[in-house]
Amino acid sequence: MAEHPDIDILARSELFRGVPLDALREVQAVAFRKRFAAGDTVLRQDDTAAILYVVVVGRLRATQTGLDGQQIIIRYLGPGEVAGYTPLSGGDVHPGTVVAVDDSHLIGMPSAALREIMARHASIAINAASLLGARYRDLQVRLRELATEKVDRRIAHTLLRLAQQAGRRTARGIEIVFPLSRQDLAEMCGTTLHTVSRTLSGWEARGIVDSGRRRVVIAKPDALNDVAEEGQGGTG
Amino acid sequence: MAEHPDIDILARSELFRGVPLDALREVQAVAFRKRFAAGDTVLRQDDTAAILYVVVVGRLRATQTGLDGQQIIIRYLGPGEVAGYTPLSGGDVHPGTVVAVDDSHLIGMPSAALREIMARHASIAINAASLLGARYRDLQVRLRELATEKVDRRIAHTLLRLAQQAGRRTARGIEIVFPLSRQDLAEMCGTTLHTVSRTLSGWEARGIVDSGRRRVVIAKPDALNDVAEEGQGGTG
DNA sequence: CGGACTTTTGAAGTAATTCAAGGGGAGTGG
DNA sequence: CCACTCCCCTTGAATTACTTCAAAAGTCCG
Repeated sequence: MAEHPDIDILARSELFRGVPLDALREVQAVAFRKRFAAGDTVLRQDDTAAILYVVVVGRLRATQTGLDGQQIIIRYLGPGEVAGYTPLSGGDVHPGTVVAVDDSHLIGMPSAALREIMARHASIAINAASLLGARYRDLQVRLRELATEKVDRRIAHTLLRLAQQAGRRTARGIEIVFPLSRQDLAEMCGTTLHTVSRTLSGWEARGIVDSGRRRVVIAKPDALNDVAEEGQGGTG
Repeated sequence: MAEHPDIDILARSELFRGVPLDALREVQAVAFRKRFAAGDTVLRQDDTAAILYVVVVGRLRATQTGLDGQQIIIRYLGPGEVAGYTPLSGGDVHPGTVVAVDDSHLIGMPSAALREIMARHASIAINAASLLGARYRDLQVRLRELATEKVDRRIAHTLLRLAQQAGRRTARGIEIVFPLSRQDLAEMCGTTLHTVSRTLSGWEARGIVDSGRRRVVIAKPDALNDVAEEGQGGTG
């Protein structure tokens, strides 16, 4: 009589939280596990969105690339989150690419089957709307920041968001738990790795952050918050 | 036996398209009409999201303002679109402000009632996910443009999008059907009204656009497209 | 210990902002 | 109908934040 262990995991994910058990069983019946190593591509921009994934463990990066090859990072995805949301919103091709930045375990399911189940279980569709709304709101804020703030504030905001989303308290401060290069940060803030490097160097000197090769620790979150809200003022 | 006329309008809106008639009747039963004059505020950032609106006629502008008063335009809304999507995604306060830019008729409905109906009719929730997904994809593209492209290309892309969304074919070219100032365009592109003015002046000289006080006509969409895709090259 | 990748820092260049002033249109009120 | 006023738009000049170009140093992995 024991349920499939994935049922439990799905029940805690953003897409299936609060969804009735019978619906979860239907989902589980069409779902499968898949592993990706750090660096593997999970899904590719402009490909048909045939599969939707739920992250079990690991960390993924969602990017979008323009015609001339310029890239930005849309967001990072962690456990419980959806990778490849397209089928939830009736789209047919992926608007971006998703790559694993750490070894990851995902639960996959065919788009068509999911949509069919969703049509019979409003709670899944409501969760989908909820998750997409949250991402939309998030991008609204980032768009405003990008349009109106100077780089150092944008970098500060970005780090604070990452800390909230994927930060681990340590003796040295809040550590971003996945590898994050200067280039990555630049692609999240709409700047260059050079500017990010210079900015972090400045904060390093003031003891606000403590960063190394693809690692960032926020030593003084409050000071970083000051930068985010008032520009580089308030050195103290 | 004749249905309420709003049923028909709702049935053609992005949120209620394809929704069964009994669900539409439930929606109509809690809905009401409301008019706004150009300049009126429909809903305010940080207010509780008590009402969701569907646009019947007119045009609205959705903006977001930061702590230091800096503002960007998230999007314009026209007939059939949702204003105040927050209740669809389980949020409680509006992430932005919506203002009428032309005299507008809206259909309003209480958030709580809508959510209750949505929980029983998956097709509404699916439409909600679909609409939010579309907006999210749109912002992803704009974020990338803002992060990676120079101003003239961004302005070109913005005008082309507006033309597609709210353009009317005329003898002089494609006219944006609602009042749109240099400042508005600047707030959509992440630049200043000065830069927009200079850029439009340049295009005016090349016969690409024909603009005046809060009016823009795209005389040569193909030429504008060239600017959007290749920078200011390809004068011809 | 070689080699690839990441980071740092300096110097030059520039796109776009900011500062500043003036001009034009539309609507209003006398 | 004309003049006044309020917006909105334009354009020049100065400034600057950031990029681009360039080179070197550090760090991890096999």
